[in-house]
Amino acid sequence: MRRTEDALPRRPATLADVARACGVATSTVSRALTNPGRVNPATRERIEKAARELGYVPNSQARALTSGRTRSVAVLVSDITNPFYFDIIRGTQQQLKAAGYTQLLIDTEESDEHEVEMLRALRRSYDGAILTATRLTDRRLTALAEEIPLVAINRQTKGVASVFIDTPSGVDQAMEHLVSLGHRTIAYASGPATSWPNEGRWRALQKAGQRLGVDTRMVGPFSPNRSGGTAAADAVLNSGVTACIAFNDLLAIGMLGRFEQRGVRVPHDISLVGCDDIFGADFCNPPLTTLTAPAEQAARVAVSMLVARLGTQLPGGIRQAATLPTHLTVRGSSGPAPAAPGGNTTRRRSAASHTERPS
Amino acid sequence: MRRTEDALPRRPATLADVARACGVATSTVSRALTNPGRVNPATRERIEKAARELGYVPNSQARALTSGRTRSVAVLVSDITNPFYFDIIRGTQQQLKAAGYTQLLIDTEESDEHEVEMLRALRRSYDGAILTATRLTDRRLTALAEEIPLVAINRQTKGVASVFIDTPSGVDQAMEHLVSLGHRTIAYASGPATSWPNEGRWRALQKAGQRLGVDTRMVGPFSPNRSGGTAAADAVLNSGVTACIAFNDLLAIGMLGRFEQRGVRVPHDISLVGCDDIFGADFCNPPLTTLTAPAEQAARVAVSMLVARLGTQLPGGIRQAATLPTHLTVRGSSGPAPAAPGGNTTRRRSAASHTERPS
DNA sequence: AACCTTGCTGCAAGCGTTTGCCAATTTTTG
DNA sequence: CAAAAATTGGCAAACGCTTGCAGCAAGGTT
Repeated sequence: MRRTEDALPRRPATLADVARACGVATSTVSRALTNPGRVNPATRERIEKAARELGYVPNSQARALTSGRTRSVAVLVSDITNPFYFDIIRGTQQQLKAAGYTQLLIDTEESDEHEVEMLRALRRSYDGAILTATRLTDRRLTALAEEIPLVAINRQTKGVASVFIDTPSGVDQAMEHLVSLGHRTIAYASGPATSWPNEGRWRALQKAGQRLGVDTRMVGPFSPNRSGGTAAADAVLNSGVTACIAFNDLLAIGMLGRFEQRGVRVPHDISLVGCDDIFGADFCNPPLTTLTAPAEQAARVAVSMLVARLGTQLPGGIRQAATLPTHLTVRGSSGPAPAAPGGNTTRRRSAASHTERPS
Repeated sequence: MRRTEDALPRRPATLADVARACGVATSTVSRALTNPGRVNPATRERIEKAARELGYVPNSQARALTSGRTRSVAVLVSDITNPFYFDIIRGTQQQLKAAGYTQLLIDTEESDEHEVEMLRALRRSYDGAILTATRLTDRRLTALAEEIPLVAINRQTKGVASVFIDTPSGVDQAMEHLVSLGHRTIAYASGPATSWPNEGRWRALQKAGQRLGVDTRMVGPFSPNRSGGTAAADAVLNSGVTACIAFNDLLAIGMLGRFEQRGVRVPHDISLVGCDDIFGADFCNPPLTTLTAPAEQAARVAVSMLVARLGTQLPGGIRQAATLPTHLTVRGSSGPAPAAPGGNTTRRRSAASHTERPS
């Protein structure tokens, strides 16, 4: 049995070939292969055998032409470069594959124009789309959702199915963590102004600050990558805070690099908390305290929602929304606030126990 | 001009719609839009205008059905999880987009069966494929290359276009580097036995060892990820070498973690060199000395080769091969060999002293 | 025994493009 | 100015599949 090693015939087998081999009509073959119930079990068996022997593979183009369904899903990311999306892509890939779909990966390069443009150009090539970090306005997004079955990740808009990673409530935890460490002025290193989650995080931070009675301020916006982090580090240092929550880990890791460069010790001189818990957050130096986002899971849920919708053929019918919790993962980049009037020496020691770094 | 915001007509415009609007035949419209030379400039202009106004978007399925060309390319990776591929994917994505192609991303999960299976199942959905880290035997790969236009990355096989990242010669540099630091016994932490580059790296390491008159040995194979690194670290420690070159950075980063866990100081007690220079290699602790591989560039080159071939319609005609150099990037994980001619008691001692961990 | 379900299969009409071929028209040439 | 050549545009046949409709046996019902 070395089927897969056999040379394929020059012209791949078609439905008609299989039909001819069995002495039935192409329509029967079609039904036998896709609509099991509609055909006599015996005939079906015969057809399946012939199809197998001929190495028949359905032509998805032709199938899509009539049925309108392509069994593939577009996944849009705003920047392939960002490791956050690695987890997303992994999640969508696996879940889509499990559901028998193919993934069309599209990089929108942080541009809303690109987003709709690509979505339109390939409209016939996918059945539905998953938008991660869409830059569209609510209006355009809603309009799009009426045309195209889609699920947004990290974007809640009326009428659009979504999976929301609840970082804002994680920010709450992070703030409490920092405050309990003695920090009294905390900065938020902002990501792109057009980013929807960015806004939510900043608002959550402000509110938590108010509730806990500590000073908050925003620096930025910065582009959400490591070089943005360099700028952010300088700005944060300049702002005189003792702790900072960064829009995402990539930014935070960039900041870490700059801090080291400038001789600022983390967490001794300043504490830093990231968002997302991307690849690398656990082994950078110091390991990053961060809000762990279940990105892969979010991706899977998004796919499930989309696939469910595609299956039932209800165009805009099912309007779902899922929320996934984040949790604070404390690692080495957050510690007691530098000794200040209040006096927090005791706390500093105890906190230091899980921070121990050989150096 | 708010074209993109307009609601689309219920049924997307087709060639026939455009033809009707201009009072010409669909064939003329088709030619005007795809085969510029074949049609009167005036007519063409008229057609283009109408197409624009109707928001005509060619149906790629229908187009693929007749023309056989899909303008999309399959990119196979063996494990989406591996950051090495992030650079590859980024490279292919960008270059494909520039060439007007769409990327079909496929994870083969390190299995050759999956590889051919997916390639067959989607055969009509892509024009050509880029194989990164194929697990196929030479025979099967060659056979496949006759059926399907493809370019392999990091795999040289007769009759198959390829882009080769010359890590072996980089291994040479790494060996010289280590030897110059005083290391005399050097281990290779092996990746998967079926991995082609793995073999090349090990061979290069052996040869360099011979040339430089130092002891070499292989430990492994390990699965090329961080948990594999844990096992690798233990094995390497056990082998009594003072330096190690790892199959890839992911493995190396895993080793780093284990070393820290066991209180082994890098590079004081042992030197470690990785391969690839993935995201994270520069900010792990200590930063990893590694062989920087131009992965993104390799991906771009591969795409260029493939697209060139697809363009000229010469099925298996152009057999190209490109080689890209790697270079050693020295960072913090490699240093002088521990001072200990025969035994390595110092290392053992220091290791032991650190093994006890607060829990 | 005539009639009606029910289940299975075939026929044929698309789906939206591309493309070979031919007809009509224009341009070039002798 | 006629004939040949070149240009332009249309017709219609694929491409491989899905699906509504109809035909045709069986088996079940009065």
